[in-house]
Amino acid sequence: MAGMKISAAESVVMEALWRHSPLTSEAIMGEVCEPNAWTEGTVKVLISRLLKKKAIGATAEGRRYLYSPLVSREAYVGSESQGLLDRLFDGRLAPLVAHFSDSDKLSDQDVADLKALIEKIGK
Amino acid sequence: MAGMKISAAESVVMEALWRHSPLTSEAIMGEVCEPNAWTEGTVKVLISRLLKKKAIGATAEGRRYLYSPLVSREAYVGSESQGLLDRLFDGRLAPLVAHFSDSDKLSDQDVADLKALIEKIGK
DNA sequence: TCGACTCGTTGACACTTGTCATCGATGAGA
DNA sequence: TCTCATCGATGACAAGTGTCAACGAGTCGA
Repeated sequence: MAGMKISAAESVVMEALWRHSPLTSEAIMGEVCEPNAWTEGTVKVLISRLLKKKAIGATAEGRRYLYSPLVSREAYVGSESQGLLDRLFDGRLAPLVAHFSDSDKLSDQDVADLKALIEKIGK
Repeated sequence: MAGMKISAAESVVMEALWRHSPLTSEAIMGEVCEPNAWTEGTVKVLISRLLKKKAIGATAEGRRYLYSPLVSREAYVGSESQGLLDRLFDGRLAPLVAHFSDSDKLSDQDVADLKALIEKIGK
């Protein structure tokens, strides 16, 4: 039960709730329908699937519900990132960074950010 | 058609071919069956789905086939990594590294590797 | 009170994925 | 040549996903 996976479409709803919560379903739809060309029906199903997965919770407010994340973005981002690292880079971070540098995907800003970050970590 | 996705199970077969190719289906099975508790039938289907997706190619060798990757590991790793970065870190690398450092997932070795790497990039 | 609207629940459907067994052709040994 | 083993192709099935419409219960204005 620990491995309840949040799918791609579901994660769009999660992002809306991580940005701001709690939200009504109406508010969620306001944030995700247009950008994704989804109808209300689609979002309703995503919400109920997330409820079933215990990724979000609901509290009654009048005759509707207010939804909030039960899974933190930190936890989600952490497991996704760790998963990628484990699958593709032997669990280590440096090879991932090397990959981006090798393929010229790093802007000067990125390099500066990384440099500052490493300095801070190395302390 | 450019977005033909390689699934998790399929990527296990790809990894075998990236390690060494070309390989017969027998050799592929030798590499992936036991570690994943897969039967031959499972691997056969993974191979034919990868063929249909044009992720691998086959050349006849006698009455069997020799399979080779048509998609490079570099390209695969690149799109997977970029996808994660875009979805979760606004496309930037530093926040990802910061995430790992914030959650104490970096070993001394990792930090040293990163330091050396950044130094080299910064030139 | 009655009808209209709203919101969540359900059913539905096509497609992908993971998993495995069976079929049919073909080549090799007896 | 006849039979058997082998290999790839195909069929199958449950679960998950993306997508949407229809239903049913409750509520609010008239």
